Amino acid sequence: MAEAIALGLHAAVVTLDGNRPLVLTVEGSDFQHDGGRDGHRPALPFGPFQPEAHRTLEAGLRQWVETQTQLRLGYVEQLYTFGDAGRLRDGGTPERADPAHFVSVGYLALVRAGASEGTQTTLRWRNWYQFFPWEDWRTGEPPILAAAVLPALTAWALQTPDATQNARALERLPRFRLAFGCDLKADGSAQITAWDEERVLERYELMYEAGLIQEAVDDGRFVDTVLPQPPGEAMLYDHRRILATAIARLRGKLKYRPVVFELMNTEFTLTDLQKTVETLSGQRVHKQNFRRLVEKADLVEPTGTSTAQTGGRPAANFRFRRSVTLERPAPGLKIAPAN
Amino acid sequence: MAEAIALGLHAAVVTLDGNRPLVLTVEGSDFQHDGGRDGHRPALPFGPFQPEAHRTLEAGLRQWVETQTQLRLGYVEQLYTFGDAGRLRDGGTPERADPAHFVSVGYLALVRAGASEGTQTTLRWRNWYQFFPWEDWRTGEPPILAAAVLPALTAWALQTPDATQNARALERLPRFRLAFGCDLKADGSAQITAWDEERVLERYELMYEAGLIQEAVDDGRFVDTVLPQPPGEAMLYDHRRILATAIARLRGKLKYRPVVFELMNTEFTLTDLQKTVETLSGQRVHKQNFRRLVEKADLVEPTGTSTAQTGGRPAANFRFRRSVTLERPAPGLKIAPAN
DNA sequence: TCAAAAGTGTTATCCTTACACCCATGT
DNA sequence: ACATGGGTGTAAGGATAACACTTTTGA
Repeated sequence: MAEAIALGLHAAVVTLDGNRPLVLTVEGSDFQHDGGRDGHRPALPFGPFQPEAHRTLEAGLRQWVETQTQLRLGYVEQLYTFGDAGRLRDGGTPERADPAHFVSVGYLALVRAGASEGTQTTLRWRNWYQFFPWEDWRTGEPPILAAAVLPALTAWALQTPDATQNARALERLPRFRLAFGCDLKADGSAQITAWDEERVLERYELMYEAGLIQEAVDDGRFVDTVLPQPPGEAMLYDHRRILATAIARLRGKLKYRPVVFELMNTEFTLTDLQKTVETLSGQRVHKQNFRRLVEKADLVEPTGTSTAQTGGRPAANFRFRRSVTLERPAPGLKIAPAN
Repeated sequence: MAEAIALGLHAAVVTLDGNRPLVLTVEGSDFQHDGGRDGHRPALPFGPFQPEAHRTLEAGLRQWVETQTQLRLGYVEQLYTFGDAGRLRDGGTPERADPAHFVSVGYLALVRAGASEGTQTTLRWRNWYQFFPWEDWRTGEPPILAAAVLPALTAWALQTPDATQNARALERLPRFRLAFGCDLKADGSAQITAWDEERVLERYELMYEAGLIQEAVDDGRFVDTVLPQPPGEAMLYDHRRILATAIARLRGKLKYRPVVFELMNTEFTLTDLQKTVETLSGQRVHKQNFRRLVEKADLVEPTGTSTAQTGGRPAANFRFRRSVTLERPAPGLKIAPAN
């Protein structure tokens, strides 16, 4: 009834180490058989779906990742199914099997900190902001935006696309303004006034279309283009897009589901919790109001103990109140941006 | 590298006719070759993904649906990828090809009212509440809940699952309470106090697990069970689950993206708009506040004309301000429940 | 005693909700 | 005149955001 297709299951496995959001990557693995220009790029762990062996897609994903990484996955969530793996579409290398036969299902998986001790040499925990340096606003606007990203995108958005292109091309400017929350000043420069930390995927796709992303060049969409300083490290195939989807989903979900606790230890201080939220969302949050929100939402309860590590007064320890999941619909953490 | 899999593309094509939310179904189509017990059940239009012919998954879906139905799809959104099509897992009929090789990607598609003139006899627009009678609260709590659904689910939730079942079974009661927003009274009866119209999928899956859903019986999970009055009409395979996902997604999205307008004519009154939101969300909304929200959000602008159809004062016509999509992040319609 | 981080209290502001009321038309 | 649905004003309550302030430790 239908044509044969290979279905790949890909996971963005996320954990935390202090202030660093980590994603598990596989490097130099044997499926990178093209060796050449983009050999040994970091990739997400993945494996094919095997209907004979796997009862469900999620079961297949868990099995692959757990055997490949020796990790026990906790929270797992399906993200999106991609049928148009970028590089394989337009200028794919002919020596590979017909590329369009590959469809990939992306997943987000969360594992608790401490699991981050990699044993195998091909596995590596990477700070995800190395792939998306423009997404970390914890110390203010990342300089790469004003220095490289915004000027290039402004030029691209103001270009008149030729008639052969599709309708989307006509909406370049508004899409750019929305994804990056910026206004164009009189002198033609862009200024960010309303950054929305959730639009990770829109930003990545815009930069991809504009040819700022190394993967887009590899995909043959910008022949003879050489990027002097492509923003962010490239990943294999479309894995960076899957990671962008994962970050976007996680940042969104923080606000209405208690997912952060999947990443916390059983005991933590409110500052730990706040730091975790800040690390994931890439934004500072307002301390006092954050505490109030958490406590009012009854998401946590004090354990009675306290920790005296950092310079000042010891902080009370808390634990997640598992039961809230059962009490109220959709508890989460609203994020109140600081100043 | 991987096993061959057939990927089906399924669409819940949604439109509106007055107060009826409609979904496009195919009945008596030739792929229902098993004839027997569930022959000629309504199905969602679908077709296999053909990597040779389709550039992307979404392009494949559009092509299938548009050739099958002569409809021009507007808004299209991917919902979820299912690898464990229920009936095919546990007690699937052996005469069919190995079932687990089928994976289906579900989509939500919106088409404007008026397109609803079906030409082919196998196509039929169906009120989606016939498949989910418990989801329509516009005239108060649907009687089927208290009469059939809640008692059965309460009994199921209070059952002690035997040790062979998995961990999820232990959470029956809290899952039930959360999905249906109900409390258990002293006499053991359930009372709904906090219905969340978005939890369409959770409710369906719970009812499926509890054996209230015809499809679950067909799937061989409840052998020798005969449902006297299964709530809601059954669909083919797992299509009702895909439809549940579509309704849930649409209800959620209403609140933060201007998707309703994909279903409206170019000119409409605010009451039209409100009726549409009510029809989709299955809830009455507060008139005055709805108007205020819509106007304050600058989602619409008056056309200057007015309509004098209904009994009272003529209503001003509005049109959607396309440009909001470009101005502000995530405009949508917050729904304020009435009384 | 001072720095540093934890933790509390209070107020201004905005948004939501609810209620009351007026307006324009057909019968 | 009055029924019907369209449309506006406004006040009460709650949530949020911003600010000032106190507490407890280590150096």
